[in-house]
Amino acid sequence: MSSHHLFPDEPAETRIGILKATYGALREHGYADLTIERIGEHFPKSTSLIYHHYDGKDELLRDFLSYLLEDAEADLGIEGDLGPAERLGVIFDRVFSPDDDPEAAAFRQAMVGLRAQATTDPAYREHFSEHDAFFRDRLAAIVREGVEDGTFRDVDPEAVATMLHATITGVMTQQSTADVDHSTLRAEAEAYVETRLLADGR
Amino acid sequence: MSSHHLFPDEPAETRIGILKATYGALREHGYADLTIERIGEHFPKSTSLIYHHYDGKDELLRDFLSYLLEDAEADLGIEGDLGPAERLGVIFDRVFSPDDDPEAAAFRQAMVGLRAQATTDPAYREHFSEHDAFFRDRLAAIVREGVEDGTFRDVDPEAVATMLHATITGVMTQQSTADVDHSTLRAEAEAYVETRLLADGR
DNA sequence: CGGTGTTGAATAAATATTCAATCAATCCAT
DNA sequence: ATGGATTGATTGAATATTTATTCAACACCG
Repeated sequence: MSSHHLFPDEPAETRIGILKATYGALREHGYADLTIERIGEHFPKSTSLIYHHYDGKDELLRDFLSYLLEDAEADLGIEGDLGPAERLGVIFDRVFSPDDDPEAAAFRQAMVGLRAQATTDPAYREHFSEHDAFFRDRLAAIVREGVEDGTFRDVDPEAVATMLHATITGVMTQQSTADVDHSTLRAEAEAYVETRLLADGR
Repeated sequence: MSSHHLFPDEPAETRIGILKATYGALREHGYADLTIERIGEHFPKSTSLIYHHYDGKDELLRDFLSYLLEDAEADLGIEGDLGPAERLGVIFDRVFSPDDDPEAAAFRQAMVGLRAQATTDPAYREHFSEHDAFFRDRLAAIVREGVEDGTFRDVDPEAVATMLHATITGVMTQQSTADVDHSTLRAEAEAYVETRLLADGR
């Protein structure tokens, strides 16, 4: 029976609210100190309401991970119609964005915290393996395009993409866990592309 | 019970035992699910004994972090008297070591788990900032040597070292949190050194 | 009414920490 | 040397605290 939606407060709306609260609590306390109560503190309604929308903490966290990864993936592949090198540049700009962008900092922190879980939780590892493959494929497609149109050297797109992604992961990790000069990083990433990929540099 | 006339049972010995147990529990459960009881399960003596040697969980974990980072740093800078490129190769070999080396896997996992804490805990961030600086300086020294003796191009050693370190961090992270082909990574790291650093290509 | 969203208080379970008691080795006074 | 006091290590059980989860009751809207 199609029971119809009321407007009191869109059920989906509330679920999103809980996810946002999870994001906020994660940002403030980190994954290891993430508790339902702390999530509740970032949630305008009652803490116990969470259990009306989720079976428990585990399910909520699993949903949050999907939500975050989907969001991250949605932001990919919208670099416009630039050349391969420029498209990599756009991705770098987004990933190596300044520390003072709180949005980006929160995102990085969430990714780092959740990813660490993947060391012991097979479900998390599965999620991140998929996400990494997705990201890597995007990068590989760009590199392949560059190789095909002659902008790039004749490298193995998969290998370069794997490396690029590892580096991106490392930069994000460093940015959210240590004090590092990211402007240096951005410039070096550019230099990597120039020397390793661009054919005209030689 | 071969009780020689040693002191009760080497206090330092016991402390090391607790740290090793922490290592084991961390490997099995990850940082977020690390509890004193689980550490106790990896410790031959009573769980409550931990409180005789440490003020509490926090102090133990802080000590563990120092212990791990010191250990990591001790392993650095022993590449023998090779050329700069080869010394980087040795470091890569150690860092990108195969998944089937359980020692290395455990170490990476501990690092990833503890590092994630640095997103919210200032003391952890401080530790990792120091550690990263240490590692980066080693790398920079190698690169500088290469630049000075003409093996490498005239790059900025600090910038390259920062980038290298970010990449190393990323590779370690990926290896312990997702399924990735590490032989590809190792080869690409070598290619990076060749194209970005080695001068002989010109 | 009947169902869904919402709440605060209650309960259950996990976790950290303390403690009194025991043991074994060392020290010290005879 | 010998034995009793002293000290630190060790234990299991008890307690305190935190955290997850449940539940009965209420509000609202169809």
